Amino acid sequence: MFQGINDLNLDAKGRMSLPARYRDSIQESCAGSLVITVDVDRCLLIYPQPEWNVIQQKLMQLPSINKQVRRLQRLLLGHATECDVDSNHRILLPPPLRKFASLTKHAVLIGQGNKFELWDQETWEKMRERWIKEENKLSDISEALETLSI
Amino acid sequence: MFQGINDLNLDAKGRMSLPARYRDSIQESCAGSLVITVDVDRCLLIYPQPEWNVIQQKLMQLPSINKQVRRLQRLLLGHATECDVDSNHRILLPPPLRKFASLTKHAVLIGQGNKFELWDQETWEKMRERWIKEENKLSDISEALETLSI
DNA sequence: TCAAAAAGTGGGAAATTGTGGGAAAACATG
DNA sequence: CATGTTTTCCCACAATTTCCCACTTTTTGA
Repeated sequence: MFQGINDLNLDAKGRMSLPARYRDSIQESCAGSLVITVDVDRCLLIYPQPEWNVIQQKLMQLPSINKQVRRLQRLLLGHATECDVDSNHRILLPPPLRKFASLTKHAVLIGQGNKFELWDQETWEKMRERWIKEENKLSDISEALETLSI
Repeated sequence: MFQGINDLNLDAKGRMSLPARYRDSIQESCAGSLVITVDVDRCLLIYPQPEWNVIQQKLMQLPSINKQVRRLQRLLLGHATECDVDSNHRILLPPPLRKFASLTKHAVLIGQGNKFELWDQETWEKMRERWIKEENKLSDISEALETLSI
């Protein structure tokens, strides 16, 4: 179960050092084998391989003649790239994924339960502001949240 | 099981070098014998021969009196071309297929489970932008995706 | 407060991969 | 059948990637 927010830097080769506090749990859950893909909000999703396999199975069982399904398969499956943690606890982010999420140097890694999200820092801060504003404007709550108590 | 995105270049002869990470699995699944055909979204589909045979069977069993079926058969069966991987891990893309997908130099290869999709880079990026926008606008989700959690 | 350990960072060399092009073979044409 | 053109196959070089070492900075604990 991953949670928490981490500011971090990519180096000139596009490598990202994994925060120390997740290392043991990543090692345990996937022996350093991660799968990175994209999200429609323009961040990257980082799954331990076994977690990703579940999602992959679900995606591939869907009928690919359906346009919306096809789109999702192209985005998620189409970008999913296996990345192994190296001997210095780093992962190399593939150039096409880095480009997609506008990742250059300053980044934010967010624990999200079974996965991480990786954002370009500037993008993250803008989006967070926007969500907060919108949340405060909304008068009615979506059905899915009606019974939530936090 | 193919997944992931790869930026690549076609050379002046229309050859495409297969990304190293797929080589073993291609060798294993079809001994370098691939079948390329077209997709209605103006990209090419690349199947390992045995995978293609399954699709071909399915297509041929459909009732060809149906117009939509007939159209699909003409597109898929009609363009299907066998291409072998050469000693340098490249495949030569037949000129008519290259032309169909507007492939010149910069291309994108996308793993899609049992097959690959090959896109002209510019086309791919435009389409991806469009899909993301639509994905963010959609308020209602198709039934097939309702229970999907990623 | 200081020393030791851990974490973060940079970079170089070897190995792998990508690319261009030329020679031989196959094909087409007059 | 001879000649010119296209296609195939293979070699060699260029570029990239991977792997690993070493240094700097930060954290930990006595």
